[in-house]
Formats: sequence, structure tokens, C-alpha cells
Amino acid sequence: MPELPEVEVVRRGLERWVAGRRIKAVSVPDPRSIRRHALGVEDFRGNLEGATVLSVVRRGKFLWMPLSDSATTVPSPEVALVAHLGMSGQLLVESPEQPHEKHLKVRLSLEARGDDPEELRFVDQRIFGGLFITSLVPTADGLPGGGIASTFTGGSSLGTTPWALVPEEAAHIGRDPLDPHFDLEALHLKLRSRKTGLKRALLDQSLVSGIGNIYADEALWAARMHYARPTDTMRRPDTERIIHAARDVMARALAAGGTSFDSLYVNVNGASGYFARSLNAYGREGDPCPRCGTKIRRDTFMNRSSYSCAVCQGRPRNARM
DNA sequence: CTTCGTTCCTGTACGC
DNA sequence: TGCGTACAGGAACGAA
Repeated sequence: MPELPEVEVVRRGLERWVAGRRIKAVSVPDPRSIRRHALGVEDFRGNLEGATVLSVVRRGKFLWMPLSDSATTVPSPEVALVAHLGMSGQLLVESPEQPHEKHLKVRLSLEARGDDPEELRFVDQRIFGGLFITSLVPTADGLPGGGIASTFTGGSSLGTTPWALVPEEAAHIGRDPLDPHFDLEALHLKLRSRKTGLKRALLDQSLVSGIGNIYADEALWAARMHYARPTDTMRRPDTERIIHAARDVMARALAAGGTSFDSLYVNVNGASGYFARSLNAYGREGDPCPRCGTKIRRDTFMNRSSYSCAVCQGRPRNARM
């Protein structure tokens, strides 16, 4: 499934192939993928047709494309097309002649531009993801709405808009560890005030976004911390260690996914590059811990699997789930 | 307000 | 061969 690095690869692909282009027509073969657009298919279509995609922004796993109003040349990004890939979503830039994918949900036909493919497709098997149009609201911190640290991209593409705006539905989401405006001190204070376990906090998108089950386990393993560590016992170096671990594993996955990315497709095939990489803990029940050789164990936790090394990641007193 | 369990959804894997 | 069930999980939602 697409994790944050794959979503960033998708963002870059959309920026290259879709930003700056006008949407000519929209079809929705399966409305379930736009059920979060409360006003329905016709409203969805009406808002998109004629609009131009101004840019492509990401925060955590939310992607959004601020839209210009009709044919005006003055960018006034008050609304955006929001995309979340969920478990199985793909955004593909293709020729309209390409055969339809089995789980094709939404098609946007784009105005011609050189030899660029003229269709953007949303394909989703499990329907956890979706598209919707919403208003943009000011960010809580007044800084640009999303983005990725230039140190991880070579500085060519920040993926930020000049506008400090974020979709209404994503305004409660914290910045992700790759965001240049990520506020470690603020996170630390929130962790200290929470009465919960560390993994649960890492998965809470309002505290820090973009960390899913896989990265939570990998970051905890790298930082040698237990998933049930009470967050109110976290000291500043502990918070730094776990966030640096999360950032590091995501940055390395991004580097891998970015290189295997086929430029004609905006897709999650970069995920194969990531999953081919060795994970140290996630999904490795019974395998030896790469650090100490102890068998990795699997616990059921939050209706999810958690993988950890019982020796490297000792259970704390006062463990909290 | 905080915390935490449930639910959505469908394809795949596996036991019988 | 076919049936039933567990599992994968981001994030909205509601209960306490």
C-alpha cells in the first residue's frame, strides 16, 4: 500500500504531468470513490470541468491540487481537488486509449499539452481512498500548507504552494516528519501531555502525520523503543530519537522509490522498490532481529499487527496500549 | 476534551 | 472445487 514516500513520488509525478493543465471533462465510473464529496457526482464534475490545476501539494498522505477558477489567469486557490490513496489507490497519467483498469473509478481528461498523456485516472481496489473537492483554509501556523524538506529532494521541487492554505478536511492533520516546517518541540509537548502508548501516538495523524503501521514499527525498531512506552515519560532526546528514526526510514524509502519511478506513469509502482528493500521488523515474525538475532515477535494491537524485538525493544514499566 | 474500539471495503491466502 | 474465515490498514466516527 502507498506509504508516505510513495505518495510523495505520486506528487512529483502529478506536478510534472498534471500541474498547469486544464481539465476538459470528468467521468465517474464508480461514485463510491467520491463519496466524501457530499454534493454528489454532478457537483464534483461541475467544479472540475474548465478548472486548471495550479500545483500539487502533500501533507502526510493527503494530496491536493489547488484549482483556478475557470479560464481566469489570476490564481485564486480557494478550492482544491483532494486525493487520498487509502490502501490501494493509484493515480495514473495515461493516454485515453489505454484499456480501462479493472478498478477504474474516476477519469479526468486533460487539455492537450505537447506529447503529454491526456488522461488522469484514479484506480482503487478497496475504496478506502477517494477524491473530493473542498475549500482551502488558512494553516494553523501560517506557514505553507504542506511540503517536503528540500534536503531530501535536492532542493529543486519543494512541493509547496506560496499560499498558507490547507484543505478543510486535512486542517487537523499534523505536519509529517519530512515537512520543513515540522515542529519537534510542539510534538514533544503534546506527547508529554498525552496518556497513551508511543505507537498509538505515532499513528495519531493529529500529532504527526504520514506514519502508518509499517513505518511505526520500523521507526520503533530503529529507535529501540517499545510500542507501549507511555508518552508522558518521554524526554526530549526520546522524542528526537523516534522522530529522527521515522524521518530516516521514510527518506531512504523515498530515495529508493524515486529512482525506480517510471516517468510516464504516476503510480505506486515505486512501492515495489520499497518493499523489495529489507524491512528490519515489519512482517518478519520469527526472523532473527538484524541487530541481536532474537526472533522478531508479532503482537496484535489496535486490530493491527505489531512486530518488534523483545530484547532491543524492552517492555517498559507502566506500559500503555 | 481525551482516549480507544469499531467500521468501512475487497482481494488474497489458507484450512477443511 | 468450493466454502468460510482471517487478514491487510488509513482515518472517520462514536462511545465512554
